[in-house]
Amino acid sequence: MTRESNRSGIAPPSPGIRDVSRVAGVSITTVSRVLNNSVIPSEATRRKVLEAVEKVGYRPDPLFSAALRRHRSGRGVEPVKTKTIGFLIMRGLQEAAHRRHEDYYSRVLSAVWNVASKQRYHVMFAEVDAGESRVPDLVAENRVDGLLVEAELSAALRKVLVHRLPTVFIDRTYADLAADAVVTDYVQAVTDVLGYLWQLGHRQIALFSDTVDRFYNHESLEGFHRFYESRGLPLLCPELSQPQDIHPEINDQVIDAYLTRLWSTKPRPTAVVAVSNVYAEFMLAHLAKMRRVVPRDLSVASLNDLSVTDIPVHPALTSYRASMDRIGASAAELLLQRIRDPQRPTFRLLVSGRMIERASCGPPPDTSELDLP
Amino acid sequence: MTRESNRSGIAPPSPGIRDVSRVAGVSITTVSRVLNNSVIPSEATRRKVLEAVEKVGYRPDPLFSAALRRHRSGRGVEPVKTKTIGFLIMRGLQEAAHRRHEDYYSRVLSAVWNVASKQRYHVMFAEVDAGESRVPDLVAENRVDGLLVEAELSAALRKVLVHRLPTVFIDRTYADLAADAVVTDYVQAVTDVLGYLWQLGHRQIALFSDTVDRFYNHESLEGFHRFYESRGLPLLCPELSQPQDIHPEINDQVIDAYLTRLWSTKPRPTAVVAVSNVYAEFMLAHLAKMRRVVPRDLSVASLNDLSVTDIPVHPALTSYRASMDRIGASAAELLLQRIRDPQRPTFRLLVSGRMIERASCGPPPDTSELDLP
DNA sequence: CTGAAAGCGCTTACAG
DNA sequence: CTGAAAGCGCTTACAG
Repeated sequence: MTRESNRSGIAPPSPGIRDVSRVAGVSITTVSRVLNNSVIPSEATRRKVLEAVEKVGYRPDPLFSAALRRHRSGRGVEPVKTKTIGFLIMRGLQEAAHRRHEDYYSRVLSAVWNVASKQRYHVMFAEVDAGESRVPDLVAENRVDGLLVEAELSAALRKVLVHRLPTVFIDRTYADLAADAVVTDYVQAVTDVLGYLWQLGHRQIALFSDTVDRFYNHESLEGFHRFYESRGLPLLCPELSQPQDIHPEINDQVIDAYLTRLWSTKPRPTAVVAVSNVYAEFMLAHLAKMRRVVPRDLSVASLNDLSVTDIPVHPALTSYRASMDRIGASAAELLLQRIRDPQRPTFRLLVSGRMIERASCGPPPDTSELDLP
Repeated sequence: MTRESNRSGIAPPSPGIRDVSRVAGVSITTVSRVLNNSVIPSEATRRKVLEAVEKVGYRPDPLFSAALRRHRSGRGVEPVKTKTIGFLIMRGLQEAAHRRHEDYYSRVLSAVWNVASKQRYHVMFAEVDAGESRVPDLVAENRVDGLLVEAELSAALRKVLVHRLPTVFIDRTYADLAADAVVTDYVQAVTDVLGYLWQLGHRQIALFSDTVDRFYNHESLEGFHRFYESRGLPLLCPELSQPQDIHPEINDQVIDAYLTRLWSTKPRPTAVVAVSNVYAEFMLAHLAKMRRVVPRDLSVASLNDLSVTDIPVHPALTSYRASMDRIGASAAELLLQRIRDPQRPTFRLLVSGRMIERASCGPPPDTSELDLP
């Protein structure tokens, strides 16, 4: 049926646009146009072509099309795509996950695949190092139409990527970059976790956030304040809920000082909520050193269940976990939308999840010690 | 520097083979040849070209090359590739992993990426349904040079894929198919698990395998017999270590009958090793119903830690787990080798792992009951 | 060993 | 609205 009809039986040549044009009785130009909607063809022609496509089982060779359009597309005409999106994951994040036998990153990827494949997109997978500044191969080689980024790239690279390709960031947003993002809903997270602690009897609760200009700090603080306001209560220990000046190198000292301060506050908080698991885990380690028993002496919770430290955690941390399936699916949707319409305004999509009750929270230590309002 | 030199500042056209040829002072034909090794060029030319490539920062457009070569490659000349491999994972397997928060499949993928990216290969990810018989899009569209298959495809599809593309199967081999495979070393697995049980004091150990013509049955049986032979002992309860006629629909009855038989055997086995976690988990469920306590009354172990059932497992199963990193890395190596040399003989690579000691094994119940040789 | 030329499958000015 | 023709970047017979 196609060209020379295969005598060998090996690698049957797939039908080309030429086969379609022959069967449809139109020029290959017309076939191409029907398939790409560049010029609107007559309804009759369109039908003829589509029928022929069906009949010969034609699938355009996306590699050729993509390569061609990339170089020749004039303004106005939307360039054809590789029909592939890239999923960039940070090596550190993922190795940490593996160390802990965590599956979240494969869940995100799986959700991405489900959405992408339904729209006949392919998914390319790549790992990048934290702080990466080189353009990843799949971008340099124009292999993808868009990018899902679950990695902390260098500021320069971020800018290059966003400029060059539709890009959706997962679990991170950047004030200086107009790009889509899918992030955990930290307002929801802090609200749920505080509600849980409240119900256990806690009234004096501190929020441990940091001074980095990241959405999770702002949002959890906002949720924190809202929570207390909605209950008509003043913040009981506002200085302990101020963002802390902390970076990886000084985690130890800052947490140490913080807990010492906490313990000398009167009335002292009976629970601490840390914006990230990393901080919460450092706290558990320090509390163990201080011979404090969690949750008997202090309840500890975290707003982000994604752990990246090597610290052995005991007791298991009660925390909030965004739905990985929804994060992956939403990110993919957002990206495919943007590929279709690069002009649409950027979105930031908040995904909520659920609290995971583990062992690090319990009733407050001693009700008599508390200044109940 | 390239063509019209970009006035717009947007989307700087990347240098082409033409730029390289101009800088090197050779024809584009020669550049192409140096880059693809199709005809061996003179050392001087080669150097000139390579320098020019470096200088202009040329990267061949892999989409074009791949598409071209696919259709024109004559015999003898190795066709250029998309420089992409596909990773096919079975949806069921992966959903089961997610249900259990298992990370093994992301580990395999990660290892695949590490190997592939070092050789500048891309990785495409796709999920397929169990028993899938449609050619996956990434193959139909010629997006990949080779395939890693961690999925149970229909026999027909398997054949098509192996015929069409270099393919490496992960954790499965097929007698009727000359294809590379990376599988768990079941001889090693059974040897390690038996050694562990032996050391706990068990002498009467039964192996639960099935009659399906799969390598894991043959190998674990072989390892099992070797183990007893090497200790100069006869098999003590050979009928219980015969492959069992079992399929998913009758799991319940067969396991039930098996355990009843086991319990009436004299001297009765004090430990059972199941070739798969599925069987072992069914056993735990049945033993619970029979009011038998594991491991007090019977020790249970499994040779494959990858679980796909929904059965709540108690106590946690002691089992053998192949190294996912090594499986992924080896599979990728094997695939890239085969892409380079499609003629090389097929390999079956056995990957060992380690025993994971959990709670389902303990000392044998009552030493006086045992007929120690 | 090297180059000029044809051509891969497809898209897109250009001219009806 | 449609087609003949040029051309995308590259590879590969073909002819030196």
